[in-house]
Parts: sequence; C-alpha cells; structure tokens
Amino acid sequence: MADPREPAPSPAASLAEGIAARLRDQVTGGALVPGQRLSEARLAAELDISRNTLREVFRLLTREGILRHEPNRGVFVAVPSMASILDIYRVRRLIEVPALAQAWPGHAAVARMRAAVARATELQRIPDWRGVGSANMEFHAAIVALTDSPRLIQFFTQIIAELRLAFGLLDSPELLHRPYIPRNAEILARLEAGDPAGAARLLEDYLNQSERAVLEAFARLG
Amino acid sequence: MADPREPAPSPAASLAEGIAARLRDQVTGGALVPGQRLSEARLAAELDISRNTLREVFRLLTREGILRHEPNRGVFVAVPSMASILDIYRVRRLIEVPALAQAWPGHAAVARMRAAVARATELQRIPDWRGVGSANMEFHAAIVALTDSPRLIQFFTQIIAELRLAFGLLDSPELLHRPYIPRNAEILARLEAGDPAGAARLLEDYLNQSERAVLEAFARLG
DNA sequence: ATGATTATATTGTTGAACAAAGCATGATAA
DNA sequence: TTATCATGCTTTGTTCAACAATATAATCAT
Repeated sequence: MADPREPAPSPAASLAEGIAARLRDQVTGGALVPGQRLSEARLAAELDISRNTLREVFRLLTREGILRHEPNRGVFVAVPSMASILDIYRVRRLIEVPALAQAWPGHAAVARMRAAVARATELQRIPDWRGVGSANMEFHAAIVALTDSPRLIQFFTQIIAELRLAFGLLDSPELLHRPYIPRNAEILARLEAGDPAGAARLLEDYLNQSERAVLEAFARLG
Repeated sequence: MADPREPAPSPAASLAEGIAARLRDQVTGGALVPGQRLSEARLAAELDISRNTLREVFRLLTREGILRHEPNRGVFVAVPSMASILDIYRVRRLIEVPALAQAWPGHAAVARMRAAVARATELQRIPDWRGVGSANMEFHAAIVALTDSPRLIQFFTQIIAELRLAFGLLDSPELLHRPYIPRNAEILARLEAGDPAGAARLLEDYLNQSERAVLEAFARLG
C-alpha cells in the first residue's frame, strides 16, 4: 500500500523528477516566494535527498524557467517581470490561435477542453480560484494539444508553468480567473459547432483581455 | 597559453556546459552516430570528468532534444524520424514566417542575417557544405531573433540543434544546403527593401521546399 | 530450441571530501 | 570618518567511492 500522505499523482520515473514535481507545485502554489534563494544543503536535508540529486532537480526546473541559476551564487525562485509576462502572452498568441484555427472538432483533445471547462465550473462553486486557474490553463494546454506537435506541446507546458508562477505572485485570483470560465466555454462551443476560425477569433480576444488584466494586477504590486 | 587543439570558443561558464558544447558538436558533426549508446562510465573516463558531472551534461543535452534518456537503460544519441522532421518544419513555419512578417527592417538582427548570407557564400567556394548548412541555420536563427522574444529564441535554438542532428544523418549535404544560399539572399533583400510581407512569402516557399528535400533525402536512407 | 533462473554490468542515489568562488567582517590607511 | 584591502567563513562546483535497483547476458533444465 502506498502512503496516503503522499498521493504520488505521477509515477515519477526517477526520484529527481518526482521531487521536481513537488518543488514545482510549491513554487506555483506560492509556498516558495519569487526571488527566494534555495540553499542546496538546507533543501537537500529538508527533502531528505542528496545534494547531487537536488542539483539534478535544479537543472530540470531551471530549464523550465521557474528557477534561475547564477553561477557560484546559487539558485533562486524566478521573479516574473513585466517583460516576461509580455513575452509569455506573445508566445501564447502565436501558438494558441493558429492551433485552434486549424483544429479538427473531432480531435481527442477537445474532450480535454470539455473536461477542463467542467472542472473550472465545479471549482468555481467551492470557490477555489487557484484551482480554477489550473483548470483554465489545462484548457489552453489542450488547445495546443490539438496540433499533435510534441515540440509545441512541451514548449507550451513550460510557458504555462512560468505563467502560473506569475499568477502566484498576484493577488485577487478571483478577478484573474473567474471571468474566463464562460469565455473558455464559448470558445469550446464555437469549435464544437464546427467553426474553428470563429473560435480562434474569440481566443484572440481572450488572450488580449487576459494579458491586460494580468499586467494591471502586476502594476498594482509596484 | 591555451592548448590550440582545444580552441574553447565559448568561455563555458561551468564545466558541464563546456563539455555539453563539445558533445553537441560531436553529435551534430557526425562523430557520434544517432542511436548510439553513451556509457556513463566510459564517456566520463574518456572526457576526464566525473560521472556526476557527465550526468548534468546528459540532462542538458536531453532537454535540447539531441540525446534521449531511457530510465535505467542509459542515454542514446537521438534518432531523427520522419515524424520529428515533419514536426520541426511545422514549428519552423509557425515561428519564422510571422517573425519575418512583423519585422522592422532596421532591427539589429538584420545584420546577423546579412553576415550569415556572406559566410555561406564564402564557405560555398571552399566548398564546405556542412559549414554552409550552419550558416544557413544561423540565418534562420537571426530571423527568429527579429522578434526579441527570449522564449522563442531559446526554443528555436533547440529546434535548430535537432535539425542539425537530422542533417548529419543524411548524405548529399551539397544538395541540402547549396540551393538555399540564393534564397536566403533573396529573403534578406526583400526585407531590406522594406517588404517584410513579401519576404515572409518567400520564406514560406523556402521552408516548404527545404522540407520536401529533407524528407526525400531521408526516404532515400530507407 | 525455448523458457526460466542465475550472474553480470550499468544506471540511480548517496555521503563525504576538497577546491574555488562569493560574502562578511574587521583592520589599515588616507 | 570613509574607503580600501586583507582575512576568514559560507556556499557552490566537482570528484570519488560505495551500494541499491534495474536491465542485459549467460546458464541451465526441459
């Protein structure tokens, strides 16, 4: 029997990847503050792994963009900047819009989109806004999955992780996530109605508005 | 004085990154055959580094897509497949064409494009077709640099590394690289003439034809 | 020859050790 | 007092040796 305290949602092929997943959640969940330094010795002891293994974890998360590595100084939780948010939304527009425009409404990923909308709607009632945010992200990851392009899918996964890091920094999660549930539902409906081009137009609006909201929330932080 | 046999072109912030650069060249240069297994112990001894450091190198190159890691089995030089080539060209179209279309002809990266064309033209006279290939890739990396998007630039760097791996697998490098020197020159001229849209159209043709040529060469291998 | 079982080699992970780089402290000189 | 430099401490970078876990190869029975 597995220890119920550690659900181990992913089989975690290697120990390093398992720890990486845990750390990733801690970062996107806000347990680790952006800019914070992660001491090798301390964290290794805390996680009960060796320094060498932790170093591998660091390499993984650094490549994902949620940690930053400064030679001979250590690793830090990445600090999202206005520039990075602009860049992220630019990449999102570039990838998501064509992905949706070329989509075949019968694609398997459409089911993922549907499930994501349903989950967001549920979590809204609790309410669990951070969860809603995750579900919304899953919706957009599914859009990229419509392309069947392994490289785009992997790249977008990183982008999403970075964006979640930025979200974690901001307050007012309700304002950031709630308005987009019906929008995602609309996009999905339009796609299922056999109008990918129309869905893509809606998506573009979505991204523009979301970007503006995020930047405003970011500006409020000073 | 540095050992002239090891030019160490990049300062190599860390030892691992330096070794990674060397290994990367060996792979894209064809010294290491796709599918070949890289033994940790043997390679570590050969490169005169520890197994742990070599492991870090492996992680770096695996993330770049030129090595493949199978748990508990080892790492192998990635084997380009027809599917991966299709995917790579799809990504190239998605990123490069809009990048060029939105370009400002006075951007600093235009100089890089110019330099790449010049270098390819020179190397053509030697002739050094592998070098011509590298220069052509540099041309397209410069196109992506027109976007000023750090994420796109980094992503595209990986894509290029993978494509070079595929090129290394194929024979007839002249056929694969020579026809594209004048095409790149044309694209550059059109951009400098203040017609980014026209340049983008040329680029799209370029990518379609290049993809076809690569796939044909790949099919000839069986 | 085929399938199961035992060796053997390789990877996964650890802990300790030392070198090298950065950081803090305090002494010295202007 | 302030600035500069020397010193020591802390942390990262890298190596080494060892053992556990897993896959590959070899052996043996049928």
